[in-house]
Amino acid sequence: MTANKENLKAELLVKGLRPSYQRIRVLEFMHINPGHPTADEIYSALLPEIVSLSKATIYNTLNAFVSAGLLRMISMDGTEKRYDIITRAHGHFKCDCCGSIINFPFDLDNVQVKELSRFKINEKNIYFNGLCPECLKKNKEKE
Amino acid sequence: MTANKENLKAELLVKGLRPSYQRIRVLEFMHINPGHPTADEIYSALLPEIVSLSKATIYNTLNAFVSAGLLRMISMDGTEKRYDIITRAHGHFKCDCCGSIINFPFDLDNVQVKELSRFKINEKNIYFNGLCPECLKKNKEKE
DNA sequence: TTATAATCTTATAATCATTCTAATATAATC
DNA sequence: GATTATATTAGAATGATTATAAGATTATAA
Repeated sequence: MTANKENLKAELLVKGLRPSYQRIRVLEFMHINPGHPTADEIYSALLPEIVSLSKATIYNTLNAFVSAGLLRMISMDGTEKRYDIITRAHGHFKCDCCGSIINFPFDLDNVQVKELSRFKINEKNIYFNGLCPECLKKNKEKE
Repeated sequence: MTANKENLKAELLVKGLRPSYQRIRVLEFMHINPGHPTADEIYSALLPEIVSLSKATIYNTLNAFVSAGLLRMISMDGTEKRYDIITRAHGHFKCDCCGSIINFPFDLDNVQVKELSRFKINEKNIYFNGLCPECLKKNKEKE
């Protein structure tokens, strides 16, 4: 476990971020948690263990992590920001019914758009939405 | 012009929307305006000509249009919703510097993801961000 | 038409995610 | 260890969007 904390600390230092306890715990949470949590969800999950935790810290931390390239912010429906550890290339699917967000493999790195040749592309996102298999099934059962 | 208004009216009726004066004007604005306006920008543009206009009407109208499939909502940075007339397949690029949103041709209709074969896909979006040629130029001049 | 029901618009209040502010605490540097 | 820079915290402020309820408009049908 100590080794893991040391890895997290190193991960922060490499990006020029001070390895505060709060930042280490947020980064750890993002590594462990497979979902795409909101700031509030991260706050609620960590508050029982870090009683002094402030929501402003979560927002500050997430913004710092996105700027540093540790996380990606995704905003699919415009009502809330969600965060995602940057790993291998993937897109995001959001179910219109249950709201769950699911990764799918998609290699945007090799997507080139000739009309944007004079642009500097920093990030690429691909978002789908519709109905997940579970909700599709439920809807059919109702009919 | 009358013919155009009739077309707009027909466009609404086809989608099962009552062709109120406000809705016709919003739809007209979206057809004429090549950008990706926010609700507030549409409101400000129409207010001088429709003095009784309420911002709630703009929100109601935009939500109704999105539900009906007349518009697409795009949310790239999670701070605001922007709207786009649904036409031919294209992606969106947002400049991190000046904030402008630019369409680029990209045919998502033919993109199939085998991992999502059991999902029902309603909509597909592709978002890039980075620096547009103008901002790239300005940044280089500063150095 | 005219009555009736359904829907839309409007103004205002309410909500909720996020950011700002200023004081305090922690970490890095000398 | 003292100093400086940066983080955390609590609470207030912001700002986009939604909810509410009353009044206006549109559709339906006698």
